[in-house]
Amino acid sequence: MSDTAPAQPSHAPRPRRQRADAQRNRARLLAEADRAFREQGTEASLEKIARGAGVAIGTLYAHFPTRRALLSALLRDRHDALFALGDELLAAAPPPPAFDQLTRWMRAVAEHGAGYSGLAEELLGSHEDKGSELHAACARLSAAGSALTARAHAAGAIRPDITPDDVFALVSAASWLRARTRDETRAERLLTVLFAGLRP
Amino acid sequence: MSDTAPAQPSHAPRPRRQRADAQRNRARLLAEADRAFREQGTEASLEKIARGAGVAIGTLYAHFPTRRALLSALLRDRHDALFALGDELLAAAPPPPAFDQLTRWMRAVAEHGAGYSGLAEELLGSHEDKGSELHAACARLSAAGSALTARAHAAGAIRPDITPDDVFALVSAASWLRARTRDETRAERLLTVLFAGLRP
DNA sequence: ACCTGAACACCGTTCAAGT
DNA sequence: ACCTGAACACCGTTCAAGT
Repeated sequence: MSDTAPAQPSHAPRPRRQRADAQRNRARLLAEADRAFREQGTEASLEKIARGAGVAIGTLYAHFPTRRALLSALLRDRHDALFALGDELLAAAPPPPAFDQLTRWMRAVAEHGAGYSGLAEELLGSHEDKGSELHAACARLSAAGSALTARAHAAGAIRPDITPDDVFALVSAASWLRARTRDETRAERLLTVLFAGLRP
Repeated sequence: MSDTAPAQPSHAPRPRRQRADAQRNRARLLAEADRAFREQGTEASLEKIARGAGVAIGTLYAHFPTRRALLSALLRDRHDALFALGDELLAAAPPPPAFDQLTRWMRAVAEHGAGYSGLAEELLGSHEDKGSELHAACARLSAAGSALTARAHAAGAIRPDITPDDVFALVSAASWLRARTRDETRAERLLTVLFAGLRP
């Protein structure tokens, strides 16, 4: 996972000043939610998260009106890192082979989507649902994927019938599978197989 | 989906005689569960299923002590059909090309696993968990897949590093994706891509 | 400006009482 | 032999009352 500084975070920036206690509560909620989501997936109990963060359930809802809003806040930095990686890949000169570029991108997004069980589902769903808090992030991930897919097509590196949405769907499936494969060697092999099928 | 008669159902047969009302309740519960699982996935509310079947919640639990037991009963016939397909493919003479045979099997299992959202997860999990009510079925599906994988290896039709567990995992991922792809043409293309990656 | 926690609706699961 | 539904524990979500 790249730790390059996000090129241009480009989200609506969050309100600048909060009371100190509010800021602390928010941070605690995020930390506890990350723990819970990693251990139990994105459907983890919100009440337990609030309890674990030492606040009342109403405080959780005050900060994050929906489960997706909480998830979205949690993913913000990681999405920024992915956007930066996308920019980097697209700007690279001389460009590496188009197939490698595309699969490097797909691999990075797949690893991201495997971070919490349930996340792959959320990303694939939010990609199609314009109303989702995660839609903007998915659209931007998808845009980078589209550009890399177009390059791969131009180089004749992938099957001509593959669409950018296919690529997004495959990455989601890869995320789902990656999240459920404990053996790292096997996970690696499975991703390779998944992506190899894109070849003409 | 093949409608060949199951070769040898081989499950422990369910108790022969039930009171007429019990038999009717069981059938109603299964029908209602199928409806609910198809519409809301395998996590659908059991209380609603009982209500929809016109029985009290205790009756549902009396017939099916766990959610998995209910799911397992629901899948029994479809699993028998798949076992029969496996036997058929393995017995075919002259055998069709090993790769086609394997992917025909994978496709059939993937379609099956896409029947309910949440089922792919259940199958992959039960494959590893010997205590699951679904383990026996998964093991038998996996055995057929193993035999077809071995044939494909013997013919040099797939990458040498692929294991039977890899095949099961890929089928699960295919199921997951298939269940979330409404466009049939696209679903077809995605399965083709997923399976094409097995080639050497 | 933010936090608390009671209140409501809903569900999973068990089990004593019925027929 | 089977069914019922109350009982308990738990969770999501809202909102009036507090500081």
